[in-house]
Amino acid sequence: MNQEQPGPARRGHGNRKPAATIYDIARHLGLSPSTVSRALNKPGRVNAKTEQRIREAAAALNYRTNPMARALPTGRTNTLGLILTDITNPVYFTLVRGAERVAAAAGYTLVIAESQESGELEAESAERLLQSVDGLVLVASRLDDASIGALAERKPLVLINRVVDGVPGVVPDVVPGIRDALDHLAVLGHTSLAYLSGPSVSWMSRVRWETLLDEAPRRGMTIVEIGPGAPTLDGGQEGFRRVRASGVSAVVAYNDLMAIGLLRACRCAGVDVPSQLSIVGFDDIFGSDFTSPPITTIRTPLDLAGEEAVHQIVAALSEGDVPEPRRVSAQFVRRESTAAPGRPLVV
Amino acid sequence: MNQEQPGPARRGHGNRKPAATIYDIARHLGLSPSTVSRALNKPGRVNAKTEQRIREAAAALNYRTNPMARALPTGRTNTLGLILTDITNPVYFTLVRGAERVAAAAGYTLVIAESQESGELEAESAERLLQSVDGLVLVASRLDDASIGALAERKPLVLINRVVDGVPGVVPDVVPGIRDALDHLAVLGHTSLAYLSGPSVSWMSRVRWETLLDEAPRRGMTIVEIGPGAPTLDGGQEGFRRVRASGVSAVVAYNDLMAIGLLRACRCAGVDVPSQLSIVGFDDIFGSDFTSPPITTIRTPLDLAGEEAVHQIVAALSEGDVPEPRRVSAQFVRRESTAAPGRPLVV
DNA sequence: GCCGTTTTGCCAACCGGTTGCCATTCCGGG
DNA sequence: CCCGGAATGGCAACCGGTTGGCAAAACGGC
Repeated sequence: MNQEQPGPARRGHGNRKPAATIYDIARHLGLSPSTVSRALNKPGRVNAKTEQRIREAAAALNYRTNPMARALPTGRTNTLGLILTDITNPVYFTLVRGAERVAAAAGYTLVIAESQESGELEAESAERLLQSVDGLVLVASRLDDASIGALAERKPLVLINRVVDGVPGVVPDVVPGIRDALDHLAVLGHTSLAYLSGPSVSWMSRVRWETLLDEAPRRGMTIVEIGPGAPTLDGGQEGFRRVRASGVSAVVAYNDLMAIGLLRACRCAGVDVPSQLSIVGFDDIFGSDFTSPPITTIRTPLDLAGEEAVHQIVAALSEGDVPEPRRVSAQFVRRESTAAPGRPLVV
Repeated sequence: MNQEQPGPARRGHGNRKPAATIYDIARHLGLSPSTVSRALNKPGRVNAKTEQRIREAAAALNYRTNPMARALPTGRTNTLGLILTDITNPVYFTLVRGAERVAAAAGYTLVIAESQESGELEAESAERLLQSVDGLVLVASRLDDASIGALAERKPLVLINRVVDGVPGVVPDVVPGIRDALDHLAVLGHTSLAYLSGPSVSWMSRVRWETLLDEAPRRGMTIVEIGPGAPTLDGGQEGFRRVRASGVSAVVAYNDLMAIGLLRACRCAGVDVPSQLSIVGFDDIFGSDFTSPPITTIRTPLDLAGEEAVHQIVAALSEGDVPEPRRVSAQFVRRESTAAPGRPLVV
């Protein structure tokens, strides 16, 4: 008679049919919902024969467990959050990919959010995500140490490219890469360098600068910091005038994006790279090997960092043991944007 | 006495303090949870004075509404899903960014999943996401029409770069861009073209090919299809031998990635671009303007497509009216990988 | 046939919100 | 002073799972 299926009020919009629940299966089979739940999740808890019937009914009804309904009593969402400063920054491609793979393998869904380089937006995203997530990965966080500590107290949290006392983090060791890069520049005959620095709130930019500041003088080279600037093509381009004015023969940029931006500005201004200015980038992003000339860079293996961070969270979530963080370190990649200094830049 | 807070079992791992609930606020104020709920969500439903007290208590306890608990009775998660073939493909950067911005503006969280060019994985992701999401955006879906139709019946769904009858979709109109590109090549004097095609399951690749097949002869040019190939640098590189063997003077690649791959292969083989071979790409991805030479390409405004798709879903979710899809069309971008044909490619 | 143990399934409470409906209070008007 | 209606807050059911505890059933040994 009720060919129109008057039934209970439809959920959602339009007239879509509601998803099957364990109650549907139970009713169908004359069992209790709790039995269905156990059959599906506690292997061996119910009779094998019954379990088989339940599984078949579930398949027939195309049943999927409702993640929210499960999360409510268990407190586990099987979801991990990843917050980064800028989705469109190529540095993070491989990081996201690595994190995604490991998360998926461990049965977690990864939710990606973007803070657009703003600490405020980041705090907001973190706050929102924290509710619906089992753990959080913060990449190059712009938050202050205290805020990060507070977040870490609420849910398992791992940092990437940032170190905060008492909070687990994975950060590639830049020292080997920087040493090799400086050796390379020294051998070529460079004696005056500049560091084109990134955002002032970037912990990573400071680390790179401090390392350069430490290592350059040991090789008899002078070094100055130029910046801070936005970690983008534009940021690099904007640094050009100051680089030129500084009279240095080689520049290490905070990242490849800035290096490429600087490279462009040089080309526009008729400054030849590498004969008039050597440029070294950071990260080895997609695209840095098909600029002209290809960018010499210091590769930070962020795919590994992404994998490792998620590994740590998953481990913290399952047992609580310390899984001995794998060490990842940066690696110098020689390409063609560096050469022996020729004519001085300022004529 | 209970200075150790024996209380109910802690949720989650470690000894993190549980989040405040509306019950905490209610108890604190001697009110009912339902009053708290209404005070926070139904403006005007409770006495302004009471509402004020509740808001203050909520702030003091740092209360955040639990999204899962809310989603359960309402069926609304305030989450949108976005499934694409390959996160690391630069084409999608701006698309993701655009979608994210619109989603955030409308109060939705965007969950991004990757299908790795596999229809099976895509189906699985879609199935999993569908439970916890209010709507879904499928980018360049590898699923067959029937599966897509089935998904669309369960939740609001919008396609990007794919057309399926009865399912809303946004796909940039490539015709204007292709016409301009062909005009450009014709004026330069090219008479024989090749299309380096993408994956055979890519609807978009077929559309581009059909359009070329239609338009090239009208301009007195011959055209052949070479492929299919992977839509990656490698895919482009692998097409090189066949392009060379075909003897054409200009190639239109399925996308910029393949164009760049082909460009590299040319350089390796000592074939000069553009004097010996003209190359046109698609999409205008990050990086296509700093290759050497910069790639002439047909830009598909995927940021707009991403925005538009999310707009449509949000509209479907809020009212159900048809928001008159905004038309987005591809645009020819002339750079330096195209020139008049010089010496024939095969000597 | 009896008893103890194990297996198997169900009851009911709970997670943290939302919401229909009802009871009470408050208000002004007649 | 009485009445009707609006304003306000509470009760209880519900969303769809999970889980501790228990009772019934099955089983096995003597």
